[in-house]
Amino acid sequence: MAKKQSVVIAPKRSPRRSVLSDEIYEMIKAMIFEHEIAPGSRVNIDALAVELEVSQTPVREALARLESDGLIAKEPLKGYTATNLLSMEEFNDLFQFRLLIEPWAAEQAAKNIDSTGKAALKGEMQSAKAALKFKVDDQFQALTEHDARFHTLIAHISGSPSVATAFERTHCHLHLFRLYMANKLHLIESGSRTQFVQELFEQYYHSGSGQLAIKEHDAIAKAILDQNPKAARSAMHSHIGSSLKRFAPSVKEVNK
Amino acid sequence: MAKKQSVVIAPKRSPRRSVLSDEIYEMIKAMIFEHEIAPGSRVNIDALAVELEVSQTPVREALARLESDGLIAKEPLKGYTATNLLSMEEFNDLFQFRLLIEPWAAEQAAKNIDSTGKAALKGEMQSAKAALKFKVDDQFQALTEHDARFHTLIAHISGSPSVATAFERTHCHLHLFRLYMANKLHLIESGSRTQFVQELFEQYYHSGSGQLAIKEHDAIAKAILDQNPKAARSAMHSHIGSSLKRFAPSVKEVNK
DNA sequence: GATTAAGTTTTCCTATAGGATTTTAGAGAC
DNA sequence: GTCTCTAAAATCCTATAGGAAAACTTAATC
Repeated sequence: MAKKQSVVIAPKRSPRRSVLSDEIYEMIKAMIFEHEIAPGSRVNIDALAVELEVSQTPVREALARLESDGLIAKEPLKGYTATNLLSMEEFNDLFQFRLLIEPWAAEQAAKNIDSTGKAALKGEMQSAKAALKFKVDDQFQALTEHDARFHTLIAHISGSPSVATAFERTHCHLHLFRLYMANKLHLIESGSRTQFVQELFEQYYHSGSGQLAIKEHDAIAKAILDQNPKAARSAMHSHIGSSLKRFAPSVKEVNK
Repeated sequence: MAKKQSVVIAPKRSPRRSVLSDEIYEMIKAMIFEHEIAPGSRVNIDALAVELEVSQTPVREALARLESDGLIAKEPLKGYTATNLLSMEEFNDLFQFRLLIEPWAAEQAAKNIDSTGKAALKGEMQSAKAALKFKVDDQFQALTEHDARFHTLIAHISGSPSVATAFERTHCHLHLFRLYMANKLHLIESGSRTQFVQELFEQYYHSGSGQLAIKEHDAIAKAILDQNPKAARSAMHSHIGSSLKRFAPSVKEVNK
């Protein structure tokens, strides 16, 4: 994400140093992603600047953007705090939003897709099949990343920038992955929950939930490539529904 | 302008002092709103800091947030630029987005509204009626402000934070008002367009478009207060449709 | 033991200097 | 006259030190 203006002026001057604040933004986002910054914990600007070996200025800019992304919150004169994991209400609300946006996007994508869009969609489905070869943890991560790319791609193919950016700004895949990471960390640290979480992922892996998700993606992709709007809409709708069911146990566990 | 930390901490402690960067954020947004920062023009950090009588730090934070709001763009080593006025495509896309989001929000609002929501909605309709008493320019501004509050309110009453923030982040009323301001400035500065724009607003004023818009709002509010979801949805749908028609000439003129 | 007062820490903001990059201007070659 | 290359200016970005205000902690007094 955040492709920096591919400066094709490669020859001659290649330094093409991207702006530091953008890099810092991505770094901090990754830290939130991976629970290096734990949900709900304070984010100290000074400490962060020292850790990332930059000055405060780019850190401040990055945090300001992350705040308006809703990934961290700012309390005046107190500092920044990483947002908490999704509550059950927020989780349901997020999926309600997706049900409102994404089936429509899929429908429009089926109507408006062009040859470049088709190529991109086919390519993404290839990478999905590759992801299925991984094992448990790696598979989950690879599939989550594919999932994010897949849904974002469709939002863009829909031809509506407003809808695409509205979807991207929800950062729903980031929130979902944080839930997964929370469970994974529980698995490692807390013996008490081991059994449940172990069960959860074993179940996910062996039951072929991954394969199922890809199958659903396949159905969506096929409908879009066939330029069948109605089929695309309903395929997306049911996919989001089953995605909700797949994640709901994690949310329930985390919010216990 | 440039209120220095208002030391007016009159009663004991009113710790509700907001952070300077927040104030600057609002100030810059207002400057964009009112074309004090013209669409497409460069935004110089130094100059802005001097003008607002603060250092660069809060200006940078504000600009970072405004960028992620999509109100200004940042080119890596070139600086910030105020976004252009809506093109015809962007305008249509924005209204397509609204048609996707808002009728749903109105429907949900009718289902979920509670007593505080009802009070707020009634209050907003009161202020709308007051706005109708103003003349031409003032009326337009007052109505635009009411319009923004009205639609945002319904998005919140819908009970879906995701949808509400997604709607707010489009800043659609800000974009629409910028179009209006562009026309107004043309009216003042450029004799060539005077006739058209004069015509446009006279027509708006005398044709009672304002009254019509309020009438539509009234229908929406009534349906929501009656807790009639279907009626609320369709009232909102047709309101957005006619709103599009009201604004389309301005967009066409500006993009000439 | 509760309340007030002082000190400490944290956070936010300012100021300024200097490095990096783009843009603009100008001189020279064809 | 047009083009290319170099030099200077403007602009943006980063770094660092330090000060002001608020929040938090601790201590002293009643």
